[in-house]
Formats: sequence, C-alpha cells, structure tokens
Amino acid sequence: MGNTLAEASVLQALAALSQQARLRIFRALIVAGEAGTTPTTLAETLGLPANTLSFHLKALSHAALIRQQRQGRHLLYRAEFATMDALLGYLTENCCAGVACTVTPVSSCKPIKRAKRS
Amino acid sequence: MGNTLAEASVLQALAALSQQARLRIFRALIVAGEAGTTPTTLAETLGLPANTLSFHLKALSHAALIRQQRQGRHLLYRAEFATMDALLGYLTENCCAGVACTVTPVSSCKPIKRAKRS
DNA sequence: TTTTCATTTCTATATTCGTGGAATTATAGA
DNA sequence: TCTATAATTCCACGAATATAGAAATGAAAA
Repeated sequence: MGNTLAEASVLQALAALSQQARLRIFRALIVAGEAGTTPTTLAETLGLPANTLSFHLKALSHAALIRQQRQGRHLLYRAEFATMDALLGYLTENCCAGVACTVTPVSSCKPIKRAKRS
Repeated sequence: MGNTLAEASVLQALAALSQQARLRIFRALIVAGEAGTTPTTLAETLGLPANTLSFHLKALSHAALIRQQRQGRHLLYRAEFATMDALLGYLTENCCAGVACTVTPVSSCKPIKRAKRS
C-alpha cells in the first residue's frame, strides 16, 4: 500500500525510464541491490562516457528513482525502490482496469540479497 | 503470466506514456473500457485540437497500447490491456527486485464493466 | 453524386533531448 | 600542500518531439 505518485511525478519517472541508457542504468542498480554501484563501474559496464552517464544519472535522480551517497572517493548510486513501487502502484490503479484495479496489485518493491557474482 | 515485452517495446510503451496528453488519453481509454471512445470525444474531453490528438493517438498505437476500429463515420479507440499487462510484467520482473521479483506480480489487466457516470 | 462530417496528413516552428569533448569541482592519499 | 582520481558541469550541436494551422482523405448521409 505504497503512496501513490502525483501525475507530474509519474510522468517524470516514466520519462526517465523511457530511454535505453537510463533503463539499463536503472536495471543495473536494481541488480546491484543495497550494495549500490559507482558511476565508474556503471560507465564501463554499460560502455558510456562518464559525462553522458552523469547526465542520465541526474535524470533518474531528479525523478527520485535513484539515490546518491558518497563513499570515500567514490559515489554509490542505489535504486529507490519506494518510488518504483509507487509508480507500479499508480499504473496498476490508474492505467490498468479503470478507477481501481481489481487484480492483486504489486505489494512491494524491495532490494533482495543476492550472491555477489565473481 | 503474460508475455514479457522486448526492451525496445518497453521503451516505446514507456515513452508513449511519459507525456501528459498521452497519459491522459490512455487513462481516458482505460475508463472507457470495452466501449472505447472516439477522437472527437477525446478532443473535447481533454481540450486538444484534433490534429494534435491524432499525433498522440498515433504514438500510443505505435506502441501497441491502444487499438483502432472504425464504427461508421467514427473511429473507436480502445486500450490494449494486454500490452499494459506485459509492460507491468516487465517492470515488475526486471525493475523491481533484481533478476526475478519475489513479490506477487500483477496477474492481469482486464477491462472492467463500469457504470457510466452522468 | 454531392455534400458533410470525422479524422488524418502535410507543413512549419519552437522546444527539448541525447551525446560527448573540454574544463571544473571534490575527495583522499602522499 | 600537491597530486591523482572520481565525478560533475559547461558547452555546442544534431536529432527528435510537441504543437497547431491548413489541406487532404475517407466514409456515410442526403
């Protein structure tokens, strides 16, 4: 039962995710989970120049889909699960089956503990 | 257990919904349900010039989020629930909690019979 | 078939977006 | 402090988008 976003926030989140580079960045952060990821890692993983990546990170941040935290010399970016949850809630309730969705809505979006690979 | 969309289709659908006029058009079609709505009705409901509306309808059609059918002199537009369902499925599975979402996914998006208001 | 209405396409314009090179800021280690 | 590294901001430019007036198409009614 997450908060529902205002239309403007929904539009901003959808716009942020509707671009290939940004969708991939976001997905990478989802996979990274609580550990988060640094821009440098993202840049080499996704093959993006640092400044281009930064541009997209800003868009995702502005949409509140990700969050930034400094970790020594690095920055850590993490997915903001609550916003994604709220976005899915909005879409389910308002863009799925009329005024109120009759089907089971997404209950929650949480980072999951995953085994580190390699 | 709807089909999952390819990344390109997801991006197209998200882009289609990430614009105010189009999100409102889509929501109006959701509310209209199986009955569908004509461009004329949409135009006056949303206060859009016919050509601008047509432009946006095309974008939604191209993303397979809506469908068109001729009804005599009018056209009827309807929401394509299956695509929305698939979009929610993708977001739930890939952008929610890692490789596979542990929470209950949206089971289905169906038009519901609703009482006409006023 | 002629007229009428519904909708789209054509065209133009202003704005926003995506990209990446170069310069800048910020942090930490020597 | 000085230096190296991390990340962002500045800037420019081509591409894509949103808007809407005007013209064109399509289907049905007269």
